[in-house]
Amino acid sequence: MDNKIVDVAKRAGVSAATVSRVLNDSGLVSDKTKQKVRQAIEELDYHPHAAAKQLRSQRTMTIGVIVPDIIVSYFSEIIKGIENAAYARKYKVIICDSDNELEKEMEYLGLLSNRTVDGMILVTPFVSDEVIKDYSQKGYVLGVIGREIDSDVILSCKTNNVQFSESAVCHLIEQGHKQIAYIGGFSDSLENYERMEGYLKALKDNRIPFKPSLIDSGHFQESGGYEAAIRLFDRQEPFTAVYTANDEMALGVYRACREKGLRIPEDLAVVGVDNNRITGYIVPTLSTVEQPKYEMGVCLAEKLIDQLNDVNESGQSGGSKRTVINARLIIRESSNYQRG
Amino acid sequence: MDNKIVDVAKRAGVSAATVSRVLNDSGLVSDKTKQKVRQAIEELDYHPHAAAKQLRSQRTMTIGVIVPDIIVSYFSEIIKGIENAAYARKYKVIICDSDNELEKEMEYLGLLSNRTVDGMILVTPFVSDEVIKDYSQKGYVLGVIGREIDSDVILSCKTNNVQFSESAVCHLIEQGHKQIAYIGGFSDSLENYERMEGYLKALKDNRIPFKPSLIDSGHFQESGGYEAAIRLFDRQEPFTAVYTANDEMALGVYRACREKGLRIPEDLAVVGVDNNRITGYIVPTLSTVEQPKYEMGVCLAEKLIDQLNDVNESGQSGGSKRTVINARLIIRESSNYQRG
DNA sequence: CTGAAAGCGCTAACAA
DNA sequence: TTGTTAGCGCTTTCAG
Repeated sequence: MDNKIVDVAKRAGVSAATVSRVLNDSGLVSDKTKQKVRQAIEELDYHPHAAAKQLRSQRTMTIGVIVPDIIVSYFSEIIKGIENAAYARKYKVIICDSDNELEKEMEYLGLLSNRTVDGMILVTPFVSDEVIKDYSQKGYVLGVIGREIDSDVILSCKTNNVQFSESAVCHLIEQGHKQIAYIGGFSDSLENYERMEGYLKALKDNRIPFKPSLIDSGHFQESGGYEAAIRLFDRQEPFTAVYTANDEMALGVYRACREKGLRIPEDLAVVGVDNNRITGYIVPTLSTVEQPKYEMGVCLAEKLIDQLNDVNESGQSGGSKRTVINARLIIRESSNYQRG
Repeated sequence: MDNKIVDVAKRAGVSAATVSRVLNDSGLVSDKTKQKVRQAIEELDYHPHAAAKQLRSQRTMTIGVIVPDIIVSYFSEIIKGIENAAYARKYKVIICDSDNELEKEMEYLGLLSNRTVDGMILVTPFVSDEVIKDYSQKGYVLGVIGREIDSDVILSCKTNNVQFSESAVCHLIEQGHKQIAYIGGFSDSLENYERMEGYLKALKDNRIPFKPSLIDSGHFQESGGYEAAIRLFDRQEPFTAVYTANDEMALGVYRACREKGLRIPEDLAVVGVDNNRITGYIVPTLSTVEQPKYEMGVCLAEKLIDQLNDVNESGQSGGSKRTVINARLIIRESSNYQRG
């Protein structure tokens, strides 16, 4: 198993260069020698040494993906999309679970600097836009999912947060709700910002006064959603519905309701975002916004790999850098209760 | 950013070898030169080229993990454990989602042959014991989770399937059930075999006759569990409880019950295995067996990396190759209904 | 169509 | 304590 290319060459009675040509389908090789080489490879059970190839060719055929928590299905579905798209193009994927820590994200970004990966996909991490732009300016190929960077080279894929949030909240209003709370994620994230904007728009369109005391945030996590709900309950301001910026936080709201003895949707209607796998199984099923997670992963991985290849060939890559996909509202039991 | 070790060497006024020594804390270097070198590295923003290092040292500091489907939380939690343990030891993890296809698993195994990874962890894949043993005999370092291989070098980590299955079924019997169905996974998998063994033991202990028509299988997937449940319902043999070899299939049973208008647990009690995240959220909450998924991932990753290092040093590695962790039954609503 | 030779960037003997 | 030298295994000009 420890054969090198020269061993194959000897056995086939050719030079290493020729074996390499056969291996990579590069250059002209006669069918006859091709045959001989292939047979030798077979007989010796030869496998090209990845590191040597990488060192010589200066590419690793590997991309990295940084996510805050691989267990959350929003992220694992994105990863699956990336992985499948990469596999189809012979690329490997290194997963980087940052455990919601900025420090780990920064460290994983280092995989670009030491050329462990050819490119990196960031999924809503803590790393700032500036850091991402810095890496991009150093020549590294980057893509982000769920955010957008002010740059001509950084790839991005996101959904129409403002619009779907507006329609989610409008849906609640149509159900008769007038006091609607909003539980957001990280206050400086684009997703949070845009989802809140949609929430505000819906209120405005329907001439419903905005009440700051109905706004809270829960850093996109279950526990955060739970805590935010408890805080909201403790305030004087009554509300009959809540729009949470993702499903994880909605799960936290469910837990808070269970504790407080509130029924969903009779006492409180809930709408989340992501259509995480759990939301179709819980009772009541959660109204949510279907984010095409798998597709976003595929989309960005394909663009990233295209860019990796374009850069090596023509120096310019075609296709738009930014993709916005439309997400659609899924109405389920948690918000389906007409009130007077 | 494209500095090499010699650039650092020049700037620091030393040789490349010295820089290498500083970088790897190997060999003796005076504090003074260390300082100079560190400064030069800093100033040049130098990062060692991973591929060159790998080629020279013949190790990649990377391990691979093959799973059938990263979206299923059983697997993503294992991966998280692996990833965290690897991160702590400066190892990277390449994820290999086989999409439940043997062919993909085989292809991913090739990452060992071409030295893309130093070792590989297989989580209940389709690859046969023989193939795994073959790779092991070629000198590759391997570990498996959820199965056990007849080998002195292959690492493994699993839970006490027979015992916990026995207690799960005994629990159902204590609840008054006498006709208990079993929905297994792949019939040739160790997990399936042992869980069925536990099921049989529980029946035997309680002098409950075994009925083959109450046995079915659903390849560990939701859809399979659903189909198995439908087949069981269609048979003449009545049953009031079902033990499914994992939670995914239990979810399928839930779906089948919903369709058939059967109530859980009143009409049918259900117990699953894995304690997947969903099981605590669905209604009724699912009784299941807590598998220490994260811990299994950590355990195997640590042993694998230890072995990787031992092999390079002493040629022999300590510690036992096989780990069996005790899993415990979690009784929830789906089986909590005393019958007369 | 094929071979020889150079070198990707690093580390590890061996000298000094 | 430090430098010199020789590769790790592959690809890719450049000749032939």
